[in-house]
Amino acid sequence: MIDITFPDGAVKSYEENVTPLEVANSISEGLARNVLGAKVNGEDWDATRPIGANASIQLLTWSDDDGKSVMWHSSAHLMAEALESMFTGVKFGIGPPVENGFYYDIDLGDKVLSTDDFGAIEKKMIELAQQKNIYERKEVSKDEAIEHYKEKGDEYKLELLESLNDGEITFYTQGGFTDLCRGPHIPNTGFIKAVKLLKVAGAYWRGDEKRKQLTRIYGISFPKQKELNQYMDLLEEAKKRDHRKIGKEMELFTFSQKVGIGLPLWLPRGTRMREKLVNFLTKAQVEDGYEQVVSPHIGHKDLYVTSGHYNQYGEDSFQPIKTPVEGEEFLLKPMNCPHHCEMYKAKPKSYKDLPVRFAEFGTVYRYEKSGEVHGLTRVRGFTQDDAHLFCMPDQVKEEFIKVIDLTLMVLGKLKFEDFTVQVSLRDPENKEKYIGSDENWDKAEKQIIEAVQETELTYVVEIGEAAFYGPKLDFMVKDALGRKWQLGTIQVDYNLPERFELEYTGSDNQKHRPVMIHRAPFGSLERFIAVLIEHCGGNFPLWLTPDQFAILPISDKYNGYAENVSKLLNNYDICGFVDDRNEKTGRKIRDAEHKKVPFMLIVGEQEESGSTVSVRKHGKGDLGVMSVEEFADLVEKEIEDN
RNA sequence: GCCGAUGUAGCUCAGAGGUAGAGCACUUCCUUGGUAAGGAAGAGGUCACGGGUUCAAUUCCCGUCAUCGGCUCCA
Repeated sequence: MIDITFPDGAVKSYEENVTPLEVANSISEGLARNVLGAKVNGEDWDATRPIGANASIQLLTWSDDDGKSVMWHSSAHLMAEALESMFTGVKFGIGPPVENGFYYDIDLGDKVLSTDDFGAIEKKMIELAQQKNIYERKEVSKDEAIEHYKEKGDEYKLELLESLNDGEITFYTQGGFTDLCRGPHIPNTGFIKAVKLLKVAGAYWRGDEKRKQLTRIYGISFPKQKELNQYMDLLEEAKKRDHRKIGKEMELFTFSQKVGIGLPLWLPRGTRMREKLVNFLTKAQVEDGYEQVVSPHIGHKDLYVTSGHYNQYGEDSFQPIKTPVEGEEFLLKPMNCPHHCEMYKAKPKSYKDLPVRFAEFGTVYRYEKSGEVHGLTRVRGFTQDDAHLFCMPDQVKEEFIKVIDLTLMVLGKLKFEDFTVQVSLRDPENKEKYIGSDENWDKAEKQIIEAVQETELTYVVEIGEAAFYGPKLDFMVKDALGRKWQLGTIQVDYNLPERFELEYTGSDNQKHRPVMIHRAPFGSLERFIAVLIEHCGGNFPLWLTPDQFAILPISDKYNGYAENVSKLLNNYDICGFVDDRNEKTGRKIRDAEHKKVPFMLIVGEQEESGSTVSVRKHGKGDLGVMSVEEFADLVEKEIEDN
């Protein structure tokens, strides 16, 4: 007999070699039906794998993220089985579970797979699932494994085997398909009741651009058909929130092939929003001791050679433009920091001047490869809410924390509650990707970690994600479709001050080198607004929305009064428009509702004679009649409550 | 840049080897109205662009460009 300890601390005795599935069965039949896998002493474990000694156990079901992963991992195997039975000579790369489903990278030879094939593959998968084949685990020696894949001619699996040690290699077989796999897997394929293949895409083998591109098939599976239906509805909803769609509908921005890809054109309504965001942040920054500066859109190539940006990115970037007579080379500004460094040098600095905080809404241009541009989130020309803080080494932490606070304030103001904080460090294995000394890097990384720990934010550390000149603290937010985007960023940099030979005179009358903090709470206005649109589905906070009201005259007799009300409201700094179309009120309301205008002001005979407006709120309905002043108060109050 | 899909009116989309379609939006006229679509008429197209096959191509083939989904990259 062995003792099994449950997560709540309870201990029960079982026969030796009991399986998690049997353990579940001893608790309830219902639980046994739902057990997908387990963790035994924290180790991933098949539901059907025997437990040989005393152990702690955690049973995984569909309600656990880990349980879903087991399900999806097994579904990837099922898809592989289906593919192998449908296409001859398929070779397999890797097939892991992901956040929402699974994928498998496969080499189909000359066969080209398209979404048209999905139906047949799904059908085959369900057919195989209904056979309720068990996932059989088998430990194999490295030689056996190599032999197996040599025979099969699958060079991808052979390559994967190279990095595995003898004694830790397992095969899993379900039905007629065997895969090199660590596991764990669901008890049998019958647990997979609903399958949907979602997309097909090229994916480089091992993520290496220089290696062969495999076909990646993404899919998702569920233990119930109903859950799949719900998921598909969710995807539909997400599509409706897509910032590209809403941006078009609400006339915020547009793109033109003639202007060039990845170069957003901000329409009047979008520009109004941008300006409100800019004013909001500028005000907060002035309070925090920042000074606004302006630099031009091009800069001498030498500037970026000095900073290291040219060496790092010049080759893959927009190429230099030359002066016609002298042939001097200039670059479209890809970064604001070198300019700000030169501004710092405009006048000798004393320690009494520090920190110096230069802020600029600087528009920068970067060459993004054609397949990479994406709506407003990935563009070739964008405006950073950039600032550079030049401070003494012992001021770094305090300044850094102040910037974190500012960033959190910005995210809070826009109701971003679901973001992750990432400390991006240098990859010590790949030092050639970075500039500067180990000593400087160690200092900078230590300071970032200390600062973020002091704020008690929970954060993840990502090795190799640092900028080439310094480590970063990044704020990541998800878009409607679950894609993660970096918004705000704060970076500590010892290297550019060195390269630009920045100095200040200390109290000891000696020259010292300042430390730079690069930071952008929005990241870029473009990306920030994109994610914001998706975050609120176009229902912007009242202070930010481009049109706060629509005045809807009952008939054209009241257009004049409507105009007067509009002007009056403008005096209160409330903006909107008059819908003076020759349409009935119902129609005007409907259109204003669709445009997501927060307030509709209906004016007719009664309102004109009483100098009032009839207020209707978007999504809520009639709020009744009130004076223009009362309405203005209402708007102001709602903005304050934000 | 790479893999796959797509490209028809301002928008959303239908269509077929032989005269280009709908709804919405737009313009004009009628209607002057009270909380989610009033009526009529009109205008709007080199069917992304360039080649090829064909008596005939918007439709079939090739190339280019752009968009979409991924990969890679993202100072």
